[in-house]
Amino acid sequence: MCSKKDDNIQEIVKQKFTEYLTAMRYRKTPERYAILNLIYTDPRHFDMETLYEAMTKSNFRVSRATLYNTMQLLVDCNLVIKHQFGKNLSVYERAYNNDLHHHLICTNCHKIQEYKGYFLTGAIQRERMKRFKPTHYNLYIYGLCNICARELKKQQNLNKK
Amino acid sequence: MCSKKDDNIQEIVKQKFTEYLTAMRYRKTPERYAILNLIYTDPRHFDMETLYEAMTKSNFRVSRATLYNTMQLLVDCNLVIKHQFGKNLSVYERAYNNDLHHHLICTNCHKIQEYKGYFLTGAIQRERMKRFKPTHYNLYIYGLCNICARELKKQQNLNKK
DNA sequence: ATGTATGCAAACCATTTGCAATGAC
DNA sequence: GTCATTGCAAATGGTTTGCATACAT
Repeated sequence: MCSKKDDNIQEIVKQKFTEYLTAMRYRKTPERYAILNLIYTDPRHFDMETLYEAMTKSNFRVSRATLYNTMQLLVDCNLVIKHQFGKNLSVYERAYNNDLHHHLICTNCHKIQEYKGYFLTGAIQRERMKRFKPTHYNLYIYGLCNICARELKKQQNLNKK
Repeated sequence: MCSKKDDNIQEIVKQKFTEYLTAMRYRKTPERYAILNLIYTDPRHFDMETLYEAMTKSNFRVSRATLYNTMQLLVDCNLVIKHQFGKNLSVYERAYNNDLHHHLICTNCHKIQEYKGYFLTGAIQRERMKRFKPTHYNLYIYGLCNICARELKKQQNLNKK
């Protein structure tokens, strides 16, 4: 499942993490690298529970406390993006070498789709802000997915009768 | 503090809320209108605790359960936007007639600034998605505010020595 | 050796839920 | 009168914290 290119990414992010830990004088523990490694093996969005179970199944079990601690570090050094799409549940995804995409969130069924709008991406990246050094951004577009839009239209028609 | 224009907005959102409640066959309780009214009196971002205290101080005390219930309705009918900037605390703001703005979030001190990028706003609104009917969107730009950027640069220079 | 990081379990706290009482329809 | 909505208090559940132990430096 891991191509040569993916292996390279594993190495690159490991190195970036090392640089960060060194710069901040944090310790380079095997737990931290094991977590980073697992995250960059699976490309999907994930939440804490999923990650915790995946770590447990792998040969490297870590406590929830360590997971939260490490995720904070990874977010701080821009290797992981943390989303909160409502529901008080954090959803994470890789930040490095992740194809740029936005998120379409259905306000009715709460399903999340990824959306690649290259024109939009360019526009955002070209934007220059005073007094702020942007590193990354999240664009959440709320609305109705085609299924819910159809469903609600049907309902409204019934109400009119 | 409320200009004539603001009074108009109060009326308009009240009417929009009424339409929604009617369409959904929900009841038009005084609690719900009192909450909407307070939200459209104060233009700032706010969280539940702030709103709860503000309601308590006003002549209309409501329970937390009712607040949460009503906020959900207001979000559903696009009169209120719910943000989650991390920290497991929802932050709300008016949606109707609110000047379009994005949010700059400092990943170091977590301070939030508003940012108006008209070019960007236009680009997002012109975007057309297949199989999705967008109603509104949030653009969160993460990075370093000028204060933190300076601070961290100073720190890095010290580490190099 | 020193003190940071881990694991565990308890604490925290925003939000949700269950249920009796209220009041919109 | 009926049943959705409210208020209250207890429950929920993701996240954080305190502390003893382990281990990176």
